[in-house]
This record gives sequence, C-alpha cells and structure tokens, in this order.
Amino acid sequence: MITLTFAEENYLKAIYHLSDGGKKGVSTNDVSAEMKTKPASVSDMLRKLGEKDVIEYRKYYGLHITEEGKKLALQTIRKHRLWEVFLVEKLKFSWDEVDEVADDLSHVKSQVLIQRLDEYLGFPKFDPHGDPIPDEYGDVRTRPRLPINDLDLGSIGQIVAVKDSSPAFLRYLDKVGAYIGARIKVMDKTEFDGSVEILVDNKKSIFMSKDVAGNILVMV
Amino acid sequence: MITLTFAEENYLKAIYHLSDGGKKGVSTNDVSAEMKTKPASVSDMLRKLGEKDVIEYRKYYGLHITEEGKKLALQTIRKHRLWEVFLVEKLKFSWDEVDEVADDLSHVKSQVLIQRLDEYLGFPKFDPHGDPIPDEYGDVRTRPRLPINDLDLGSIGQIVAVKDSSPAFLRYLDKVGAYIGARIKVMDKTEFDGSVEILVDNKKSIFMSKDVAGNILVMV
DNA sequence: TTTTATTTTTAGACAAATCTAAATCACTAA
DNA sequence: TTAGTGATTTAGATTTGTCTAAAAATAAAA
Repeated sequence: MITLTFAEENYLKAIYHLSDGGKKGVSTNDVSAEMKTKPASVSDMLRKLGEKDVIEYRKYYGLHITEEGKKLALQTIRKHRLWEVFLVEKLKFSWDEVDEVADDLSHVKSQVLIQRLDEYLGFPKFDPHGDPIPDEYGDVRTRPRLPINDLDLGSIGQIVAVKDSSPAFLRYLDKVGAYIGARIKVMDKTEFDGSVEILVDNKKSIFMSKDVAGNILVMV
Repeated sequence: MITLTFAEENYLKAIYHLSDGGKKGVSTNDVSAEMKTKPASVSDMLRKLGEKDVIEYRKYYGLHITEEGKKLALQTIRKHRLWEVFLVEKLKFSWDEVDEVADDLSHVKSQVLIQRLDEYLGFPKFDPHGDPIPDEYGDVRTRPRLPINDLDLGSIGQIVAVKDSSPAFLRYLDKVGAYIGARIKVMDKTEFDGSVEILVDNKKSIFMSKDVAGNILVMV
C-alpha cells in the first residue's frame, strides 16, 4: 500500500486541483505557485511522487496524475471537506477562515476518526463552499444546476453558468458584482413579481428581477 | 514569544507529567522511556528545550521544568483534553481509543479553533478520564473528593482514596475489583437502603452497601 | 536558424528529529 | 581509592522538506 507523508499528500491534493480532477497536465511552475514553494523544491517532490506512482512525471515536460493518485487525492479532499463542514456547521467558523485549519486537521491519520466524523455530521455530500465531498471510495456526487428563482429562501450555492450570455446581460452581471464562481445565498423572495435578493460572497446584497434570476444557473 | 515544534511540544508535555506538574526532577532515561525514543535523542532534545528556557537542564543531572515550561505544557494538555472530550462525547470513541488521535489533533495550531471547540463542548472542566482541563491561562480546577453515596446517578469519577483502610475493607475492594485509580460510574441507587451499583472501568458492575459506598472517596 | 528568455533541474546546504556506536561522566562496591 | 557499571552525552549518519545558486533543457523571437 502506498503511504504518503504530509507534504506529499498536500502536493498531490494541489496537483489534483490544478489538473482539474486529472483532465489536464500540470507544470512544475504551476505547482510551485500553488504550493508557495520554489520550483527547485517542486522538482524534487515530483520525482518522489513519480517514484510512488501517484503521478506520471517526465522531466521538463510536467506531469499527469495517475488513477492511483486521483484516489489518494480524493481521500485527502474528503477529509479536508468533512473538517470544513465541521468547522462551519458546528464551530461557527466562516467560509474564509476554514481552509488553513481544515488543512491541518485533515492530516490526522486515523481512518476511524473520519468515519465517525462523517457519521456525526450526518454524511454531508457537499462542503460549505458547495464543493462535493467524495465518499470512502472516492466517488463524487455532481449536483444539478438550477436557475436562481428555483432556489428556496436561505439556499446557498455557487454561480456556475448563465443561460443568456448576451453582452448586455454579462455587462449587467458585472455591474452588480455577480460572476461565475460567486457564492450566493437567497436572502429574500418576492412572490408577486418573482424578484429575489441574493447575498454575494457573504458581503454584497443584490436585488434582481425574475428575468435576471431565471438566467443565472447555480450549483446548489 | 517562545514557539515550540511538534516534537518539542510532545516532549514538554511528557516532562510535565513525569515531573508530576513540576514537583520532581526528571532524568534523561525517564523521558526516553516515556517518549519511546533513545536516550541519545533525548539528550539532544533536552539541550534544545533548555535553550528555549522551558526546562532547566544540567548535563548528566537531569532537568526541572520552568514556570514558562509549565505554562506551555498546560496549553498542550488543555488542547489534548478538549479533543478527548470531543472524541468521546461527540464522536462516541471509548476511553482507550482517544489518546493517540487526540495527540494528533492537539498539534493543530489555531488558537481560535481551541476557543471555539471549548465553547462548543460547553466549557468542560474535566476530560473523559476525569483529569482536569486547564483554562486558557493554565489554571486547573482541582476537584473535591466525595464518598460514592454522595454522587448523583450517572456521575462518573475516579476512586482516589478510602476512609476505612482496614485490611478487611481493602481485601473486600480487591475482591470486587475496585482499586485506587479505578474509573467508576454510578449506574443505580436504591434509596431505601442506600446501596448503589457502580460500573468500574466501563466494564465491571459492582453492587455495594451504603457502608461500603460511604468509605470510598471519589474525585468527580 | 541562431540567439535569447523562460522554465526546469541539479548540486550543495541547512534544520529538525531521529538513530547507532563510541566516548564520557557519576556513583557504587570492593 | 580505584575499578566497574550504568546512565548520559557526543559524534556521525539518515530522512524529509526546504532553500539558493548555477547549470541545462525547452520555447520563443529575431
């Protein structure tokens, strides 16, 4: 069985994200930027990860994550996201505070701990950022995209796409501060005209008409 | 401000325990046995801890923990015990499973995390083993000793002494499986004759008369 | 195609924490 | 009081993860 050190685990997680779940190749400099370590250190680490067969590494040409690597990365991501849920739901941390702490917590080695934590949290399927939590076997549940006006009051989600991508519409979104990737929460819904109020990135409130809300797709 | 590495923190915690909270001096071999590392490694670590003024170290003569060292050790102990409470109360771990995991968890650096955890757990004053949890300033609450029949139903505690220490009484205790240091829980109380049923070390059930129960002192 | 710029790797160093083997110190027992 | 035993320290090696500086490979531009 492959075992990774803390540092190796962190690198692999970063690589998984950078490669968009294994779709793209990744360069040394990419990893260096993500991990905030020097390229020289990255080269060394890539050699080690290559020897452990969690990545396929060709000198000077970057790397691809392997199937085994994906599995391990997803385990780490699972731990990280479960701890994020714990920190936000139970300890009342806010989104922006959790990452570093969850990172530390997810290094704790016990398998049993993660199983019990998962159970304690009620087997959550998504973390506070809306990202899916892989199950024990690394499977992730992808979630449906909904237009904002189909959301319930209080729902949170992330803007993933727009139906109407006309320049005018995009300019409007830009103006009000909404963008692909923005985290939103439905603060108010007015039944009679279908307009909604959403909170963007936990700070900015936006009112939008039924038409606009129907054209913004959210991942819940 | 003094900062310690993980390993230094662990050594200091062990030293604190070995020195019985700073009362006794401690030898290199003591630490070696406790930490399961070689004496040579301990010497090196003691030198470092001495340089950081958390212990007073004289080569070949062992060490004494300093006031500063005590404070830091108590911080680590606080974290450890809070995590133990979390593991047992929330994640349903049993006593004997928690130590290693709590050790890992208590290495997580965030101050805020510990404060929030403390709050979430309802500011517990004692860990699942009955050991006191130091507060933020390192103060520990020592607890009163009570005879078993003064305990409420469901109370947990640790046997710390006996009033009647006659050979006959001690032989009786031995026979039923109670001993100084045993962890007990009050399972049942019969009002009319004052007899009680207690669970020892989470496994063995004992019935005892009012007289016997009145002679066993428990730290709650 | 040759030169230049960028990216990546190698080489060598360092800090932390451990080990083994050898040396040194302190106490004890003749 | 001196030799021996056991505890302790030193010396030197190893692993892991990082760094800087320099070399090498690739990519881009003239």
